[in-house]
Amino acid sequence: MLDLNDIRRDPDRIRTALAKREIEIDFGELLSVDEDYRKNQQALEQSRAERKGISGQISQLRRAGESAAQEIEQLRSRSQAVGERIAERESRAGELSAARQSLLDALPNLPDDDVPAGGKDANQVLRVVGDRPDLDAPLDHVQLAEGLGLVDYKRGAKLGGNGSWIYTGVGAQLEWALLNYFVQTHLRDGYTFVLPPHLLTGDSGYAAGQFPKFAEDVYVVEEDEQGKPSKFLIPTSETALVSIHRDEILRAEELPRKYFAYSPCYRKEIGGYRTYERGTLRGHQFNKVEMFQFTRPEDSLAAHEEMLEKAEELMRGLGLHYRVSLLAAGDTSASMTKTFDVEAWIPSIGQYLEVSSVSNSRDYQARRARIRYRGPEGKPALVHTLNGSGLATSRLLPAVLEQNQQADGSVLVPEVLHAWAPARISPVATRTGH
RNA sequence: GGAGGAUUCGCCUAGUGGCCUAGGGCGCACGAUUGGAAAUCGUGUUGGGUUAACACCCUCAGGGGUUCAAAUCCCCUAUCCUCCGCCA
Repeated sequence: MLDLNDIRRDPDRIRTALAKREIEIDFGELLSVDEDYRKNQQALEQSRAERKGISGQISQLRRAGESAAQEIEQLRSRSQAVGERIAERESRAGELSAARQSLLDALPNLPDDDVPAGGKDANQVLRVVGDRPDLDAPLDHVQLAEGLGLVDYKRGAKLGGNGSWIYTGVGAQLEWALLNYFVQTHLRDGYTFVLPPHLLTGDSGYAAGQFPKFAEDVYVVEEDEQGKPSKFLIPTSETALVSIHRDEILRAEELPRKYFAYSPCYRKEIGGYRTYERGTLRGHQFNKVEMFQFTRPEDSLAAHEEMLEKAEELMRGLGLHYRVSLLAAGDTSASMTKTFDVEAWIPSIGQYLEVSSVSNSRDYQARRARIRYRGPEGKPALVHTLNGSGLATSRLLPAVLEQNQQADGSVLVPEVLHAWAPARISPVATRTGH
């Protein structure tokens, strides 16, 4: 949520910033609703003060004794009339504040100054790291995973339908090894390990920015009487992590708070599949380790760089060829001011695919979730929140398999995973001989 | 799923319709005292909103109701605790 005061003070500045996302916003309605709300609020508060005064007088007269009975009766009916006016203004206040809130909820975050304007096409590649593996006739990850007996796509679809798969044997080991590697690295860096609930409440969805705008992207398993989501399946650990400190005032000394979480991520992906996104590149459920920080406002830019570097370190540790992009404003998710994508090279499709997205929300999520800290003057001030995948494994496994495949059909497993997986995986048919 | 109980400031608690403008303790901050500290004493200490300001309004888990007036009475919901049932 944006700061309403900023919009009141300088709507043109906000409008210009949002234009970079290629959306045109007119604040006319918002500002006029806001003005009505405040006028009504003043009248309402005045009436409340009046009633309070009358009630106080009644209280005093009652103590004085029976003699004042008639006077009390007069005051009582006066107060009753005021009460009716209060009720009217309260219901008006409710309507106006709901209208104002829903206009405010629809506004995305302001892109940072250094974020390029425009849509996906305006994304900037910042750097390309490592060498493209030199492969003669590369197999794609589906052929590799099936040939090596790592993933069972057919039976996966039988169990969970389209967009589901089963990791089997060494495949499951490898997937878990990636997770272990990430966990180990984040623990080393002093991040706190979190395993969140997979069923989240509507409040958590609102705080992270899922609701009300992106409700159709997630699996809602329970709705309240108004048909609003009350329980939904975690679409990313970020949604859970934001809400850890929802409605809290943190002490300045305990910032930054650094967390990481593992959870499966459940997504409807209603956009549908692109034909090249076969195998485990896109599904309704995938594994991800997510990094998250709550920082003081002045520290969030440095924290953003730190988390990007951590994501890249994981990629380098795996020996993968990847690139880093700065997303254009239109491609940056609504809650974020700036996002870096780390994209792994997938040889079979000749493209780089996102395996990590590292974003700074600044105070946008914190304002929705009312996450504050004791600022310099001891007054509560909003924290900044940042999140970044570290990393999404289900999409990484294809990169690992394809980039490390050998001429004999085997795959060399990166050394950092050897504690939990074999160093080389050979095709099922030939494995019996060794 | 059933039956009871609970939810008041960072923590513990007082409070059964109007001197509650919510009291006390702990903790915390500042000050006094001290060579310095402990102890002691004093002062302050929930958030939020409207307003140029003075000031006012809201906030006792959340929502609704009764009343001139609600932390207090009634209803609904959430969460936690205890017991019963079921269960990995």
